[in-house]
This record gives sequence, C-alpha cells and structure tokens, in this order.
Amino acid sequence: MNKKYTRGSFKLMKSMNRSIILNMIREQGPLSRADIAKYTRLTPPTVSNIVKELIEAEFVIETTQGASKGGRKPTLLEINADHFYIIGIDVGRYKMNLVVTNLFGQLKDSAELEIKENPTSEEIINTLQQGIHQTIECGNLPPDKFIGIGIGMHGIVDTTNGISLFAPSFGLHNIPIKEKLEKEFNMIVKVENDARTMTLGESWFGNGNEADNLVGVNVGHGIGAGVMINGRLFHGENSLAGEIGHVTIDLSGPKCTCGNYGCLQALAGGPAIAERAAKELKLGKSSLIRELVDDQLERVDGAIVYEAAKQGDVFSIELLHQTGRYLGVGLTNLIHTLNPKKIIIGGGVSKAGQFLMKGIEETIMSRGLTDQGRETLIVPSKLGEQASAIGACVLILEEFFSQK
Amino acid sequence: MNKKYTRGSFKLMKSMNRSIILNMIREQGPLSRADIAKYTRLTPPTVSNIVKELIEAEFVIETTQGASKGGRKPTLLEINADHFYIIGIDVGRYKMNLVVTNLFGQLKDSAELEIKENPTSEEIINTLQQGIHQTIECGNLPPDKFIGIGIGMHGIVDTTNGISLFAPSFGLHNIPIKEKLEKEFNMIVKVENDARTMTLGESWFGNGNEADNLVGVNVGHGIGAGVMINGRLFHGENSLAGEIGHVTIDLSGPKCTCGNYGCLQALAGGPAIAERAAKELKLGKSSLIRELVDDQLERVDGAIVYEAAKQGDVFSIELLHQTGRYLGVGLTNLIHTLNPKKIIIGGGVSKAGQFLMKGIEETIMSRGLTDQGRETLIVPSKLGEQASAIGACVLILEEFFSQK
DNA sequence: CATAATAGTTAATTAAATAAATTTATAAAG
DNA sequence: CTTTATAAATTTATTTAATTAACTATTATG
Repeated sequence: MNKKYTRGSFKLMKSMNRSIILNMIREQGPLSRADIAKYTRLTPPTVSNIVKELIEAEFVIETTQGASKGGRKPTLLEINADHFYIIGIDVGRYKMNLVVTNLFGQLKDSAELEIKENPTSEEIINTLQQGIHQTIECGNLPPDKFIGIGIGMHGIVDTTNGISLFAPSFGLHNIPIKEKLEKEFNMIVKVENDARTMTLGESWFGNGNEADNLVGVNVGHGIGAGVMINGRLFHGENSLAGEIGHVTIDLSGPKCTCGNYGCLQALAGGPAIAERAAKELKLGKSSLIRELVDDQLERVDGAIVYEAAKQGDVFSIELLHQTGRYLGVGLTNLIHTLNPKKIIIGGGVSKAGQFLMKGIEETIMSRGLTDQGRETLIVPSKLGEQASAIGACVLILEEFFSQK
Repeated sequence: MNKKYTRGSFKLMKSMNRSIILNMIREQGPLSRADIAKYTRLTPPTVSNIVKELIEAEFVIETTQGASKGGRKPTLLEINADHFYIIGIDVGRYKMNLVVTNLFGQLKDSAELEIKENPTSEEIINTLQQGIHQTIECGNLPPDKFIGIGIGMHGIVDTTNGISLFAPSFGLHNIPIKEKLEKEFNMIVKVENDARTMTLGESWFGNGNEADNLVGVNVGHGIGAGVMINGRLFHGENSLAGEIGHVTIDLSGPKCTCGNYGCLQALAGGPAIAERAAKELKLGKSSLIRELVDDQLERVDGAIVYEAAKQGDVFSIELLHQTGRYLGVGLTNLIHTLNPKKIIIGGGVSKAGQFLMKGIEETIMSRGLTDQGRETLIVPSKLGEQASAIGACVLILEEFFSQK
C-alpha cells in the first residue's frame, strides 16, 4: 500500500528523454544531434525537439561546427556550463570550505569560513549565510546565475528535510540548514553527510569516473564511507550505510570512542595513529617525531606522524604502514559485503596516502577471497581537500541534470 | 559510451503500466479496476485497456463481485495463479531440493533429488534434467502450464549466462546449467547463488515482506548472504556482495578455510561450532553431546550440538549462545555497512535459531552505533528448508511480473 | 421510486514518439 | 564547374497510448 509506483505517462517519457539527452551532452559532449540520435536510438526529430527546448532554456548551446564525415557538417552541442553556478560547502570541525563551480564542476571561486568555538546552531547558520552572501555579492560572478546550494555536513543528516540531526564535533542537534538557507536565498538547498558528498564529488569529477558501484572512504578523525550503488548514493534504512568506522575487525582490539572494542576507527583513525605513536615513543623508541614535538608526546597527532614519514622517519613510515594494513582489513570486509568496483580513499589521513597504500594493498591481496575481489581498484582521492565541497555542488547538479 | 540508456517510448510507457497493474493485483489483489485506477493514479480507461489485455493473456481473471460501496458492484480481479507453474531447485551439497509453485509461490509439488558422490558436470545436469522431466510428466499438473525453471546453486554463479562458475562442494567448474536446460525444456531458465535465492524467496513469500533493503543470511556450513537493495538482488561488481562469511571480525581469531584468520565463518559456521564443541569436550567438560555421539568426538557436528541444546544441554546452549554473539558481530558490521531494514537468518544452522537469537540480539544491542541501528529487525526464515528452492521460483516470477 | 454514488465503457482529444519525405550543406567524383 | 552521394537537420504525416469527458450500468439509501 505504501509503495510508490511511477506510472508511465507522456510527461515521464518526455522527461526521461530530456534527461538522457542532457546527460549525454554533459558526459560525452560536444555532440551533434545526429550523434545523440544514434547513441540513444531516439529518432532525429525527437532529438531536435528536445534540443530546441534545452537551448531555449539555456541549458545547452550550439558551439562550433564539427568536421564533415562526407556530408553536411554537424552542429555541435555543449552544456552551457557557465550560465549557472552552484555553491558547495563542506562543514568540517574547525572551518567551512566553500567553493563555487559551474555545471562542469569547474572551480570558479572558493573561500574558507571560520567556525566559532563551541558554536550554537544559530551561529552555524549565520556563518553559512554570511559566507554565501559574500560569495554571491562579491561581484566576481553574476549573482543571478547562482542556482543552488549544497552542504556536506559531518555527522548524521536528515537529507529529506535538510537537517543536521547530530553534529558530534559541535555537540549540536537538529540544525535546520535547508529551511533557513532556502528562506534566505530562495534557491534549492540540499544537505548531505560529508563522506557521501566526498564520494559524490569523486564520482562525478574525480577518480570515481564511470564506476557505478563505488565506495568513497573518508579517513580522518573518524572513518566514514559514502556508498554509491547503481550510480546513486545509498543511505540504507537509517542513514547508517557506510559507517565503516565502527565495523569490528578485532574483537580483542583497543577501545573505541563508541564504547566497543576493535572498531576499524579505533585502529586506523587519526587519533588511533597518534595514540599508537605516543605509546611506543613512551617505551623509548627513537623517531624524528620527538624533535617535531619537542619531546612533548601529548602533542603528537596524525599530521605530525605524516610529516615525519615524509621526512623519511622509519618509525613513522612503519606506523602508517601498519595503519594501512588495518585499513586494508576494513576495506576487505567492504569488498566482501558490497563488492564495489572501486574504493576511493580520501579525507585528512589520505594525505599520507602514499604511506598507507602499501599496507592496504598488501592486506587486500592476502585477505581477498577471489582474484576479482583482490582486483578491486583502490585509488586515492583526486579532488583532495575539496572533494567534499565539490561533491556538495554535485547534490545540486544531480537535481539539475535529472529531470526538470 | 558503455552506459545503457533506457529511452522513453510508447512501448516503455505501456510496459511500465502493465507491470504496475499486474504487480498491484498480485500484491494487493483481489482488486477492482476502480481500485487500481485510484492507487496508481492511472485513468479508468487506461486501466481497463490493460486489464483487458491481461485477461486475454490469461494472466489475470475476473473473480467474484465485491461488495457495493453505494453503487455498482466492483468486479474483482485476481492473478490467474494456477494457470502457470514454475520449477525451483536448490542444489545443495548432498541433494537437490525441487519445488513447484504457482504464481503466488504456493507449493504445488516437491521432490528430493539425490546427487551422486563426486559428481561430474554431466551428472549434475542429468540429475537436474531427470528430476524436471519426472516432475513435469508425472501427471500431477498439466505439463503445458510450466513456464520456467529457477536454480539456486551454492558457490559462484554467472547469472548472466546461467553458469555455475565454481561449486566448491563438488569441486566443479563452469557447469552450463542454463544452456543445457533451456535446450532440453524450451522455457526460461535462470541460475543464481543459493544465498541469494533464499533471500529472494523470503522477500517475496517469507518474512522479508515489504522491506526494500533486506539481507538474508544463510548460516550453514559456510555463511553467505543475499543483499537486496531497492527491492532487487545486488551482486556487486564481481558477485562477491554478501560474502560475509569471510568478513574479518577477529584479527587474532581461528584460521578459516580461506586461509585467513578470524573470518566470521571460522567462528560461527557449522564446522566452527562442532570444532569448538569437540575442543572443549576434550578438555573434559560434561555434556549430553557425549552420549549422542557415544563419546566419539570426531562425530560431533552442528546438528548434534543443536539436538543436544534442544534436549536442554547447558553446554550446547551456551555454545550456541556464544555462536550467536559472533554472528551478532557479523550482523552489526553488516548494519554499519549496508544498514538494511531487516536481516533474515536462514540456512541449516538457523534451525537452532531460538538458541542463536539471544546472542545475536545481545550483541547488536551492545555494539549498534545508534538507536536506529539497534532496531534493525533480525528475524528467522519463514520458509525454512524450502526458502532457497522457492526463491529459485521467484527468479522466474520476477521476470514474469516485470514487463512482458 | 427517485437520487446519489460507484464501476466501468465508449468516444474524442492530446502528448509525444516514430516514420517518411524534404531541405540543407558538404565532399568527392567526373 | 557540375553532378552525385551522403550526412545533418527539419518538416510533415502517422501512430501509440494516455487522458478527458461523456455516458451506461448497477446498487444503496432515503
């Protein structure tokens, strides 16, 4: 009774074809009408009609003439990429990362927004609103071309209503982001978890290209993943899909912040790395880290271990190698549960990707069940620090390119 | 370039609506044309036209007149369930379980087929063919009403081509089941992994009802799962999705048949239970099991532990309780990765469900990350031993009820 | 028995794809 | 140069199948 049926109708037929054509131009353009007809198996008049509408709506433009293949030259079509701009914001623990992209995900502007210490919900909303106002009105880009705002937010998000249900690093509940921003700016606003926006960003404009089944793993303070199935983000029943930081890999492992023992995060998250480093250093091991923190071991964190490793510190390199092995176990579990085509490693810790990758690959090779499993592609993030903010833009692009 | 676009067309529109109506009658029937129009928001003439076709094709029949609600009595429509029969076969380690169902998944006939020891591919095919011939021609049911054959096969299956790529308990590779059976019987044949057919069976006719995101866990000799996402089986990139038997939950756990340490299967599979029982009994623990196997500890297997537990043996009950806790860790990992609405426990070991459930629930309660996660429904299989064979029938039903 | 309400059908209309024919533009052949 | 073949795109006519509106059939209710 509760199931939603999408019935066939003229409207649906039209909107499917419009969406197919628009996306085909986006992904494979520039293309001629004839090309589109050939690839989609739609007839030329159908393509021409829809293209006419898309041009009128200024979503698509005719560009150059292509080379003739023995007859009339084709008129090539392209997305009118710079006719529309999107704001994407990644709300992190200490700051917000704001970017502006066009329809091709190309970076047009960016800014960093400071978050006050122990912010209230209102302060978070205010920071967002001020940052957005400044970006739109600074004059770099025509204000009327902004069409939507996407937010990548750490913690638990109610995507339907655009509410941050729980933001652990602020200790805040129920921030009504979508409602407030839509009222203020009168454009589409979408809110999503940041591991998911990161994955979305990589999927559209990063290293995820073409993989329909894809997992993006955000390794930072915590470990979270965005799961894409059949080319769309998958949330699961209660938005818990991809909470792989709290997958148990070692029943007798160290205690996690969640109260359990042996969670992946408790072995491979940023704080876990720092803790293991400090512990071993206390036992007297020698390492460059000592110099970097002036022997104040409480100052050790993930970034410092990475810095030391970069400078060739054997102790740190081995530490990250071991972390990679732990991560590898988590990823192997992922492969044996979801079996994605590709896994993308992003987030803060992934800066140390070079040092982690070896351990990850080793473990997957040894623990993978079949050859195919072992061949799962593990790749680093391409968009790096901006993956999540760019992915937030994709929240709007998805909407733009889906139906209308 | 490689993406397949489904373009909107009149054919698609029609087939969508036909499928919606057919499925609505199946799931919610008996229904009147007017009911269907109301629920689907299709107009009465559209519904009438399609229903006319469905009646002509003998997929649907008009049954009784419903009660008037203040006007003309509705003519109720039902699936012509017994006009079509489907054969489903679950190919296990020692025998095949064959069932015949109608379009409602109601059992019409069943049989057990013996598998020779160390069978060849040809012998497997022969056994299948003989069993099917016998079933069709025995006279219980009109032979011309059989429309398809579904096979649930343990091991790794190439579903596209209907080939059993690897059947570990036979040691066989590349059994071309679909090809051989289609040639012999000239009807649709579909082959799928048995954990997946089990899940499919529960989803349509068992305890999975209405959950779009569902995992069925087959706990037996090994542990495998069928993953349903958005109401459809999910295979992953290389059919490894759901191979949760080889998810690592204890880095320092016992060795698994796959060569790694601490796989779920090595802690909670049938042989693992038997091994733990034998080991502790060797240390001198007292248990009813001793009597059941005449003190020949090498005869202990999962079934015997279950038998003892049923008879109130404290040792066995505790053993299964512990097994449940291990399973619970595996399922919690599943929840934190896929977050299904429901998890169905089936397979051989699930006969001992009552003894496992407590441990499973305990663990999920203690290890679940959020309230919602902890509330994931864990339910036992409803179809029991026949789940996989009935699910094999669903492979054909899916096809029947999808488009045409 | 009249009336209102529900079920279902028939006829007319409409949206949008498809098919066929035509126009436009270009390269290559003679 | 002109002709011819061919590709690109548009125009016109046709077809599919949903929708709208009008109508018939049936039944409960007052």
